[in-house]
Amino acid sequence: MASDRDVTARAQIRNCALRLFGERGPDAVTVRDIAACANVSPGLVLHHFGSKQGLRDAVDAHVLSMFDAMLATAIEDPAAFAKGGTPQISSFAELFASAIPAGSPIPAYLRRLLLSGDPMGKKLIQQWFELTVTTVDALAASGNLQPTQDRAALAAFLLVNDLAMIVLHDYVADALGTDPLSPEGMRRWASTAFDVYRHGAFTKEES
Amino acid sequence: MASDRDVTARAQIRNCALRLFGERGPDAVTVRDIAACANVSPGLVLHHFGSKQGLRDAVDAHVLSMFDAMLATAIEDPAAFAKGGTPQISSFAELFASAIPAGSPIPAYLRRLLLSGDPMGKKLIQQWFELTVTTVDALAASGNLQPTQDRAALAAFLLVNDLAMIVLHDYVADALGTDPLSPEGMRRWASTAFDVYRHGAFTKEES
DNA sequence: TTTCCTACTGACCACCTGTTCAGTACATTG
DNA sequence: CAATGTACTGAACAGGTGGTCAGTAGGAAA
Repeated sequence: MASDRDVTARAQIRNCALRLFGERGPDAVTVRDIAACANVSPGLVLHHFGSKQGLRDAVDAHVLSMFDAMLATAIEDPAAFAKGGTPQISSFAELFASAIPAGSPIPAYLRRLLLSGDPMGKKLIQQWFELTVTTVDALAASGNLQPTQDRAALAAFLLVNDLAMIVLHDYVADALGTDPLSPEGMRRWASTAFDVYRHGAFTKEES
Repeated sequence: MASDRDVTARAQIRNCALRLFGERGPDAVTVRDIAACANVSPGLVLHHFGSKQGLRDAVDAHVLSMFDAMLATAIEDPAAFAKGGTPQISSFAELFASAIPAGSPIPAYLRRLLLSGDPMGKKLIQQWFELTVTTVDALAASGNLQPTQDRAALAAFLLVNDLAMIVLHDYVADALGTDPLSPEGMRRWASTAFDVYRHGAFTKEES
């Protein structure tokens, strides 16, 4: 209904809003900014979306549907998700990186969404958390998990670590000199993470 | 010069601004909001800080000095930082939790700072990253580190994981039902993290 | 053609914003 | 005492904001 190839003015307004909201935050973007970006009059923005809030809601819904589509792949085959060996997708971050094309405004928008404390962000994370718990339980059932008393905390730990890489993406890129969402950067990051998740990072020391 | 016990109108304005900026973001807070919170007239805010931007700068400087003081403890004894055994401080997050009192506006402010892409946040993270690299190197020198080719990536991974808990604090609290910055919550979180960092999370599976 | 509907424009309005400024209260200094 | 300076107020102002609205253009239906 509203694909990326949608070139109607309405879709262009929504895409511009998505990008600008992600870059500067919704409060710092005016209706006139969005209209200028989409080469339409400010009035048309309100005509199509009723209000600025209506536009925000529409952008939210659009992003949400993208994430739903992204997760649908993982959910339909939960066993392959986060499994060992040489998996295509071994973490949430990798799933994210594989689903979002380079230069996409989605990561920046997600960053703002989580920052703003928007209820939609809460729902999103809750959904992802449940998926992670399911995955951890599956790993435990197949004997591929280290003995752990607190699976919920482990799931939260794993999920939050992946989300952090996305949310703090720019800082990671600065520190490492590699974009961790690019194929090479993701290989480096996933390799490090997987090393830690399999063997740990520290050795035992005499107590 | 500007301690927490400072009850001058100037300090109250700064403290109110710190809290409100952290809660809603600087753009969503008006000078009148801050003045009302501090029980002063809007004019006084500008009288003391010149402009809203001047107030933002003052708040930034105040927060920065707090972090400097926090890190001074860790830097003066880097060996104790992130060391094994039964340490008081075994992670950046724990250092953070121990230095920031409950109900402090600092975590929320840090969250905004990091996610807003402010240059000050970049400088802060760079500083913390260097400290983490130093710590990782120290661990490697003392033989307490698993063999790793990519120490920079490991340092970034560890730092980002700790920051994630702070930045995504509210979501973690929701998922776990425990505030991960409270003493009990931190114990739970640190226990999970330390388990993973010592033994890993997943077991090897046949290739 | 006439009618209608939808996309679209641009001028306009009420409101809120950061900021200015003349003026007050009051303690300190000469 | 007068004078000086500082903390402080509240009314005002200019600019920008989201939102409204009368009106235009143009295609489809009658």
